[in-house]
Amino acid sequence: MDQIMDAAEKLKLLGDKTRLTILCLLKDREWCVCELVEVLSISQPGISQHMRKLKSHGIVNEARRGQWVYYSLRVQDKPYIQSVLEYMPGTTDTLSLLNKKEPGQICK
Amino acid sequence: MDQIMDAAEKLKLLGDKTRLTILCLLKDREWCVCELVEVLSISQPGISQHMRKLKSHGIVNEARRGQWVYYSLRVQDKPYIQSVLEYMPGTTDTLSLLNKKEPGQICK
DNA sequence: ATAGTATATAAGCATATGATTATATTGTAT
DNA sequence: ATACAATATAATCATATGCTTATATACTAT
Repeated sequence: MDQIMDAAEKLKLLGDKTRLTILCLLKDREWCVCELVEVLSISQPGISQHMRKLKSHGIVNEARRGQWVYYSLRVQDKPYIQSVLEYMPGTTDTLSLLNKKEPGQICK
Repeated sequence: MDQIMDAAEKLKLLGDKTRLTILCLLKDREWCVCELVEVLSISQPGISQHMRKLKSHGIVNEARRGQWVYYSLRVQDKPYIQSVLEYMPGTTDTLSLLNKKEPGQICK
C-alpha cells in the first residue's frame, strides 16, 4: 500500500492549479519566490507554503543565494511525475497562458 | 490556463489513495461496484461517489449489465494519466498490497 | 406484485486545504 | 546599529473533500 499511498500524496500535490503552474514554470529554469509572486496572483506567504510542501516531498530543490531562495525541479527520481510534466507546457508557454512576461531580473 | 487547470483537476482525482487504488485495480480488467466494495474498506456509497467523479472527468467508462454496473479505464486519450498508471501496480499486485484475494465471481 | 440485490443520491459531519493578514527571521547595505 | 528587502512561520477562515448513514432507484426472480 505504501507505494500507492506515496504516489497519491505526490499526485495530490500536482493536483492544485497553482502548484502545477509553478512546476510548469520550473521546467526550464529555477525561480525565486519573488518572481513567482510577480507572475502568479497569490501572496508571498501563499507561494512560500506551496514551496514548502513541494520541498517536503522532495519535488523541488531549494537553494539560498543572498537574500533570494531559488527553487528548481527535482524529478529525475520520480518517473511518473516527470512524465506528467512532459505533457505540460514549459516556462515560456506557461507565461503566455498567464498573460505575463518574464519577471524583471530582480524583484522590487 | 485551461490546459493546466484541466490537468490539475484530473491529477487531483488521482491524488486520493482510494481512487488511485481503484484505477490500479482497473488496469487489467473491468470491475463492478460490489467487487470494489468487497476489496476496499469503504462503504458502497463511498465507492459510488468516487466512480461518479472519475466518470464525470471521463477517466472511466460505465457499462450497466443486468443489475451490475461495470467500470473500466478510459485513458487512451489522456497520455499523462496513462503514463502515471504505467508506473503503478496492476490488478494482481494491487490486490496483494491490499492483502485481498480476487473477489468471488458474483457478490452476495 | 413482491422481495431481494446492486447501485445511486441525499444529507450530515469531521477534517483537510488553499488562501489571507500579521509577524518573525534572514540577509544586504549604509 | 539601522533600515530595507526577501522569505518563512503563525494564526485564522471559508471552502472542499471523503466518509458515513439513510433513503431512493433500477434490475431480477419468483
